[in-house]
Amino acid sequence: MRSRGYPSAMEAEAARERILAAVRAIPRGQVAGYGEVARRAGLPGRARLVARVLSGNGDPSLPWHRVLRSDGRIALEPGSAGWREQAQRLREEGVEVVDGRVRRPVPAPGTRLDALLWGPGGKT
DNA sequence: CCCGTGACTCTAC
DNA sequence: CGTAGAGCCACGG
Repeated sequence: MRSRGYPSAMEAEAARERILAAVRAIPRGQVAGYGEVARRAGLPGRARLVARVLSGNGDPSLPWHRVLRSDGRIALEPGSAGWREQAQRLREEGVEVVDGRVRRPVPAPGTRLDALLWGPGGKT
């Protein structure tokens, strides 16, 4: 089976768990991009899968709000309930959010150690 | 099996 | 800093 390199349901489940673990590993007051989470979960290039997992998580204890787009922008539809909730949750953690986007430049795939500055907008 | 859809990302203009 | 296009992966109809 796997004629197309198709992931078994078991593998998909494992991948999902790793993604959730990577999200839970994001420290309070800090944020990470979908691609970043995917890579930390050992699933490079699966940013979209991360989004899919988060969309159907259902775990209130999961810090899904710490996951943003590569631009530092909230992925959800601007103005939507989820969008507002994410922004509010981030602010509660001390993350500066302006117009639905985090006040910290984008790490970008080509950046250097600057990516590590993706921490709380405290001091750098 | 083909096709459309999506909490994505990158490059170009 | 804005939009547009192409690439990408997983999934439901």
